[in-house]
Amino acid sequence: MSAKQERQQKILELIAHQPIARQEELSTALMDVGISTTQSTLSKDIKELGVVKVPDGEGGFRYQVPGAFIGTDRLVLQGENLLRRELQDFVVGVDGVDLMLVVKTITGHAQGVCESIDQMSWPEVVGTLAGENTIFILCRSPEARMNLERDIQGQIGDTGRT
Amino acid sequence: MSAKQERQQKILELIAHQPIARQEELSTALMDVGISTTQSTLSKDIKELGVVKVPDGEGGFRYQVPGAFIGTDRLVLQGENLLRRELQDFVVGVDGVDLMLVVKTITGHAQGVCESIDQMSWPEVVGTLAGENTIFILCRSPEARMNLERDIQGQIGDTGRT
DNA sequence: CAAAAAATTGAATTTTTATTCTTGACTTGG
DNA sequence: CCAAGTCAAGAATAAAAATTCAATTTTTTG
Repeated sequence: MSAKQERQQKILELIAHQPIARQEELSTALMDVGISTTQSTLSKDIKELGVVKVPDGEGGFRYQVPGAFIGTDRLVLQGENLLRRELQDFVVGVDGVDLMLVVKTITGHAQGVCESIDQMSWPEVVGTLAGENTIFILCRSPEARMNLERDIQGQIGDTGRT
Repeated sequence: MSAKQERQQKILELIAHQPIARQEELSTALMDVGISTTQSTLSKDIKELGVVKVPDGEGGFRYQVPGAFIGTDRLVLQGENLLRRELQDFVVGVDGVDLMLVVKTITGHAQGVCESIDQMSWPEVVGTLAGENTIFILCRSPEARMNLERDIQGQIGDTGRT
């Protein structure tokens, strides 16, 4: 993995887990992880990744993970990007035991999110079933379930303790 | 409607229908519609509206209609903002005759979008029914249907001719 | 009504972000 | 192995956006 890729990967992780308002802040945060770079490089990364700066609840701003590709003349989400957006916007929580992963969404969206999960054809997944606001995912193994759970948890933002 | 509200309303319309990359451009576009204002005011409006500047397909940027409110520590969409996002992201087309409005979504999302439409409790709407990718909306009158159709059309971006 | 409080606005300014331009590293094909 | 080409990166700079502050308008309330 190239230095650039690693850095961009880390950028996505960082902004997903903590509010970062300026590129300089991001630079500092990266420094803490042992990645040293400049604002100009970050500006390019941010553009490339599609990361956006959104107005934050009180007063400030924060960078947010991307969610969209621009098509010909209107925004169309698909594949991973669609799923990421759905996870971010509609998923309320994840939990699971043994082979079963349970994803809770806001009402009416379980079907939609589930559809996207199906589309991904993840090897860990044996099958899925969605109601109105709950998705059951049967995984291939407890380990698979844990991995998936962790991944999804990461996408939907911090729920519990740091 | 206050001057501010009118202006902000127009801002949303403008950025929904044409690519606008800078606040100055927006200022110019507003001028064409008879609204005169400054960059500093636009900066405030943009922040207030939650409008974001996203990397555009080739090279540039463009402002995009908002979609989110920031809750305590994670993004939660609700009400109008949720619906707007859904219309933008999931709705593929709108059509209708007489009292019936038909909204097509990407697969699996009709239920979700429909739910949000119901939540709005629009006076024009008598009732709704959603399948996997289609929503039927029974309107109170042909005029009501046309209004609704136009509004939704506006939200999902240009489909046909200019 | 009038006075006080709150909100809105623009000019000027500061802060932040994007871009340009250059350098060096790495690839590739001859 | 060398030249030509591509890519990544930073320094400096240009451009854009956010904020501060003072002035004005609007709203509230006594």
